[in-house]
Amino acid sequence: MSSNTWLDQLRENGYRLTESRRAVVEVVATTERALTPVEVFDAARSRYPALGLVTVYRTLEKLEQLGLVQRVHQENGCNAYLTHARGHQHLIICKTCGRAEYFSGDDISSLIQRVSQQHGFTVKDHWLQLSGLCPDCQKLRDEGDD
Amino acid sequence: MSSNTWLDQLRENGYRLTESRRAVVEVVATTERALTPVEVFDAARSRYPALGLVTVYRTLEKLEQLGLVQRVHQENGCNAYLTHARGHQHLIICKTCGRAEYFSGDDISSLIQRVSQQHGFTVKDHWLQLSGLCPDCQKLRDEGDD
DNA sequence: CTCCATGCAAAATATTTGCAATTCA
DNA sequence: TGAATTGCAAATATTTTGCATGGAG
Repeated sequence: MSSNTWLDQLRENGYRLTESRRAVVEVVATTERALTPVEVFDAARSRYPALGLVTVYRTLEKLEQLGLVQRVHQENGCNAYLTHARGHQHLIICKTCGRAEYFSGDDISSLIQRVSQQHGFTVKDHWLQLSGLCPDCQKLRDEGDD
Repeated sequence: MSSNTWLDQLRENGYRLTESRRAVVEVVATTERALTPVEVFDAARSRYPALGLVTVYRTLEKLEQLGLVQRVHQENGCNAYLTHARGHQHLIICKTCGRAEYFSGDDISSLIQRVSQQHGFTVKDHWLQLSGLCPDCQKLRDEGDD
């Protein structure tokens, strides 16, 4: 969907548009869950078989610098990448299928203010992530295991 | 400080108290910032030079299972371990020196409820972490760099 | 004395770097 | 054409495993 926007962003920042980059961008931009470099590699090779894993790493690095993807930290590790939300948003991730969605409008400013005062810290950033079951996985669970 | 409690916990769970484990426990239990396995290794070797890095990994694994330490996820990675707070608490970490403190009393239940309804997710866990400058590092910054 | 635990070495992973060949602009 | 980019291979970095020895209980 937003693949073209991403490609524009790359071009505008002086990067060349190669088949490798197109393949990586298409995979990450159209997947709604966080993917590890190897997962991106596997998925993108079906579109461009000559792709190398190294290029996936390098492309993800650039996309992260441009703010198009972000690293997602989970219990299993923190090496998965996901489309970055526009503006200040937070993540909710499904524990079963990994599906991720963003939400905004966090009203935790009062909490931050309280903690700042109590601990004497100057708070610069905050990071909030929810996890649970997405609608589909709830349904599967309710209907019993298949 | 709580080193002894930790050692008790280990013993009560059927683990033997060895010099290696004492050294690792003492380092992690008395450090107020998150440490990587290698950092623990280096610090603990000054107390017990025969220590091996592998044992650090294995000990941290057990401490994590017992809920005595927790992994801390930061921008640089998620392989640092910190004393686990009792009960449900959240972290605030200093961006400069890495010092970490826990805070509790998060009143984000209304937020969680709202997001649950809007996205249809059943929220099971949440993870909130603040970062900024601790009092000491603010002071240093205010007084100019030394 | 009996196992659990250790440390070494080596294996298995994960990520980064050097470099000649390729390809976009 | 010229410089950016690629993919391979190899170098690092990180974590795990196999196994003989050592030490706690």
